[in-house]
Amino acid sequence: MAREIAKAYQPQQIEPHWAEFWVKQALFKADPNAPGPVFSIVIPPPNVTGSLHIGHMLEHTEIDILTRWHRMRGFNTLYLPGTDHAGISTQRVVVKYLADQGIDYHKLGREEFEKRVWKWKEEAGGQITQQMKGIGESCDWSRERFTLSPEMSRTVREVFVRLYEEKFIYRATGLVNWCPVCLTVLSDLEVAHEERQGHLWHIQYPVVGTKECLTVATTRPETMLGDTAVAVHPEDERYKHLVGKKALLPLMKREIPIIADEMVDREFGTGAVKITPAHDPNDFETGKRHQLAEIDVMTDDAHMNANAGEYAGLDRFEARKKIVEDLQAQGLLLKIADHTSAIGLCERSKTIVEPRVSTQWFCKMKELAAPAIKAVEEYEPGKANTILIVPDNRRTEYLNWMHNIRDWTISRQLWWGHRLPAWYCKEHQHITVARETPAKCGTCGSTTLEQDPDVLDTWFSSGLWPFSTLGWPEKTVDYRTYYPTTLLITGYDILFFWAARMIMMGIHFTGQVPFATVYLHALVRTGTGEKMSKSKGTGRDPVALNQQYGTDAMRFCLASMAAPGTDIILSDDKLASARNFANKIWNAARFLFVNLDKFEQSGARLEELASPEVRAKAPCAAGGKIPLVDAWLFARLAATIDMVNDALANYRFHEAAQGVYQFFWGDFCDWYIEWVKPELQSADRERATAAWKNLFAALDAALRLLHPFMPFLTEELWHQLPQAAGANSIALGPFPEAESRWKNADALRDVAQIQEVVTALRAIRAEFRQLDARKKVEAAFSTADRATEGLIRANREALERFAVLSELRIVSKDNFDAQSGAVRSTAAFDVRVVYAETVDAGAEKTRLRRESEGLQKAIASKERQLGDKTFRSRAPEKIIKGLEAMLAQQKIELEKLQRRLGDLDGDSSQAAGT
RNA sequence: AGGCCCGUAGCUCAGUUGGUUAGAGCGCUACCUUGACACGGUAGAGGUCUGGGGUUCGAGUCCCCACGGGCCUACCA
Repeated sequence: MAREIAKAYQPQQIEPHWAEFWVKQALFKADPNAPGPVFSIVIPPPNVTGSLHIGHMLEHTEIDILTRWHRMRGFNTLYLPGTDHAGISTQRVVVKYLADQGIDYHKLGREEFEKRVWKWKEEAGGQITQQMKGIGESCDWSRERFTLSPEMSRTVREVFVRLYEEKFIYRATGLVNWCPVCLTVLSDLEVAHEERQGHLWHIQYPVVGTKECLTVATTRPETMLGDTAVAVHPEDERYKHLVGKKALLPLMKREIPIIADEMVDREFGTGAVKITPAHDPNDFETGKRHQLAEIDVMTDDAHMNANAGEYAGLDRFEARKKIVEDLQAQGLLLKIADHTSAIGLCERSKTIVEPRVSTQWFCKMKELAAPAIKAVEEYEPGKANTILIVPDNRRTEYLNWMHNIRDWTISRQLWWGHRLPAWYCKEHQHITVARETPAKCGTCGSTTLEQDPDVLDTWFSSGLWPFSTLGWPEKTVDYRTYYPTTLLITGYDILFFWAARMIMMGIHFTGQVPFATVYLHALVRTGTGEKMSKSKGTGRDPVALNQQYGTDAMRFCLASMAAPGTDIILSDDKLASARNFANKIWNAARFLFVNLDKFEQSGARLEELASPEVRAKAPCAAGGKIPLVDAWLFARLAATIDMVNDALANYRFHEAAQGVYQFFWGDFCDWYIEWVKPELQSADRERATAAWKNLFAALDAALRLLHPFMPFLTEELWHQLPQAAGANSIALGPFPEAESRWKNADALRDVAQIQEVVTALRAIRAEFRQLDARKKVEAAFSTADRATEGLIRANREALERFAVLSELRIVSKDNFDAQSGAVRSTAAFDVRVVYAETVDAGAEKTRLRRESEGLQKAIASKERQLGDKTFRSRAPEKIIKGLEAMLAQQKIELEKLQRRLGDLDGDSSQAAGT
C-alpha cells in the first residue's frame, strides 16, 4: 500500500476536511447519560458583531486544549458555544451600517430597528461561530446559545423580577455616567480612566455687597453655568467671613450662596470650589446636603441647553473655549495653571463621559457580593462551593474590588437588548414589575400601562450565562448534569464585568458557585506592549495567520507562550517555529509511511505490527528482551505524559507545550528514529518487526498526546496509521497513560550516558576543520567503570553510526594514553578521535583553559561551602551528599583537563624545539 | 491617591516550596544538501539574573530602598 504523502505539511489542504468532519459527525455533542466524571465549560460568549481576533484565538485554544484533554481521558465533556448580543456594540455597528445606506435609525422607530438588527444578526452575526467551526473547536454545536434568544429572555425576566421583589433592584435618581455619543447611561466599569494634560482655571466670583472676589479653581469652566453655590472649608480662615454671603456667578449673573462644607480640600487650588450638582459627583452630594438646586446645562449629546443662556447650542468644548474667552474679556480669569487629571472615557466610543443627574435602575451589590467573597476567600482544594482563581494575584484583585463594590447601574437607553420588565401606569407612574406583560397596574389597577423603554446592561444577561444556557430555572437534565460548570477561562480584563457578576448571580440564584475554578488568561499584546486591537489597527487577524502558518501551529505557538500571569507578544518568528514543529511531526510520520512500504514488500502484515494487543504490550521485545533505546523512549514518553498531565491540571500550558515539543523533536526524532533506522530494515526479521511495532506504538501515543494542542495534524496522521483503521477519530481518545511498566530510571540513565559519549565524539570531530563530516574515522574509548564499559560495548554499533566512526575501540587507560588524536574527557570516561590532521592546538588550549577555570571556580566554591561548619550542621543531608559527589567528579575532570593541557604544552614545546 | 505585576543571553520569554556549573525558542558562528524533514542535521559562542542594602550556611528565587516599564481600581474640584 504505497502512500502519497507531501514532503512538507500543508495545513490548508487538510484543515477544512476535518473541521467539517467534526461538525458533521456531531462528534463533540455532549451526552448527559455518558459515563465518567463531568467536565463542562461554557464559552465566554463573543460579541455577535465580532470576528475572531487574536485574543479569542488564545482563549479558545486554551479552552479547547483542556476540553479535548478531558474528553480523551473519558470525562463526560461539554464545551458549550454561543454569542452575546452585546447591546451597545451591536447597536453602534448596526446604526452605522444603516447610516451608510442613508437610513436614520431614529426614523425607523424602535420596532423596525430591532427587526433590522435581528436581520443583520442572522446574516452577518454568524461570522465568529463559522470561524470557530473552521478552526476546529470541539464545541457541542447542538447546544449553541445566544444571550438575547427567547429562552434567555425568560431567564433574564425571572431574575429581574426576583431581584426586584427581594429589593435588590431599585429605581432612583442619581448622578450617573452619561455617554453623549452612545446616548446612554454607563456603569462605573464601562468608564475607562485616562490621564490627560488639562488646565486649572482660576475664576473670580464677585462677592455680592462687597468689593471682594472669591477665586475658584476649576478644570471644567463650562459647567459653571450650572453652578448653584461656592463652597469653602468651614475652618478656612481666609474665607470664614464670606460664608453665608452670596457670590455673583459670572456670565449668568446669578446670585449663589457661599457655603461651608467639609468636602473642600483647603490645599487644593484656591480652597474655594464652585458647586455644580448636576455635573459632578462630589457636587451632587454636596448639593444634597445643602438643598441646592440641580441645574443641568447640557443636552443628551453634550451641547449646552437652554439653561446655558447665550451659550445654548454650543458643544461643551466650544462652550468652554468661549466661556474662557469671555471671562478673560471681563477680567475675571485670574490665571490658567497646567493640571493633569484622570478623565473618564466611554469604553466603547472613547468619548469623554459626562456626569449627569438621571433616573435609572440600579442593583444593590453589597449583599450579593458577600457570599461571592466568601466563596473565593474560603477556597480550599476539594472544598465544595468554593472557587479557585488562577493566577493568585487576580484573586487579590477580585477580593479588593468586591469588598469595595458599589451599586450597579443596570438600565441602558438603547433599543437592542433585554427590555426591562417594568411598566408604569399613566395616571400615577406606579411601577409594576412582572414576568409577563401585565394587564393592569399592580398598585392602582390602571390599565393604561407603558413599558419602560430601557434595556438591561448586556452584562446583566451574560452574568447568568453558566446556568441560563443549561436551562435554568427549569431543573433540566443538562442543568443537573453540567451545572456547576467545571471551569471558566476568560481574560482578566473582564474579571469584574463578567466573572464577578456570574459568581454573585450564580450563588444567589442556584445556591451553587457557577464554576469551581476561574483561570484568567493573558492578553495578547503588540511589540510595544499595547493590547492588540482591531480598532487601533494593531491586531493580527488570526484567520489569516492560521491560513499562513496553520491553525495547529497557531494553537501550539499560543499555548507555548501561555504562562499564567504573563501577557503574550506574538511574532512571526514564533509562529514560524511552531509551524516548523508541525512540519517535523508530519515528516516523522512520513518517514514511517515511506519505509513501511519497503517493509511490507518483505511480507509483513500491518495487523501484526499495530494491533491493539501489540500496543497494549508495548514496548515489544526482540530476542527476548526490550532493546535499550525502546525502553528509554517509553520511559521518556511516560515522563512526558506525567508532566503534561500535571502542567495542564495547573493551567501551565507553556510547560505542557514545551514538554511535548522536547519529547517529539528531541527524543523521538533526533535520537529514537535515528537509532532504530537500520533495525527497521534489518534482515533479522524479529528485530525489524519489534522495531516497527514499537515505532507505531510510540507514534500512536505521541499523536494522542499532541492532539489537544494540534488537533488537525494529529487527526490526519492518526487516520493514516494502520491501527486507526475503522476508528472514528483520535479526538475521542483515549489519552495515553504513563504506564508504570514504561518507567525505567536505568534506561534513562544509560541512554543519557551514551548521548554524552556521542556528543563528546561529535564535538571532537567538529574541531577537525579538515575532517569531512561524512568520513568515518577511528575512535577510542576508555573508562574505569565496568558497567559503563559494558554499556558502551553493547551499543557500539549505534555509537559508531551516530559519531560517524569506522570503529570505536574500547581500550584500557594505558592503551588510550598511548594513542594520539584529540581527546574529550568527563569524570566517567575519555574519548579520543584518531585522525592524522591535528586540531588547532591553540584553540584547543583556549577551550581547555576556559573549561578548567570554570571547574576550578566551581570546585573552590564547593570546597568552601563543604568546609563551613554551619553549612554542614544546617544544610539537609541530601544537599551535602550531592555536593560531595559532584565535587569528586569535578576534581577528576579537572585533573584530566590539566593533564591534557600539560600534554599539549609538551607537544608544542617539542614542536618548537624541532 | 491606593493596589498589583514586570525588569534573567542580541530578541521574546521560562525558571513550582531559596540548595549542586541559570534554561528554551528565535537570531548568530562553523560544518553538513546523509533516502522523513534545509520549515532539516551536528557542534558552538553568548547572561551572574536593573542597581544598592538586608535575612540566610546558601538568594535569580524572601525582605527593604532606588531606578525603569506596564496594568488595575479611585467622585480631589
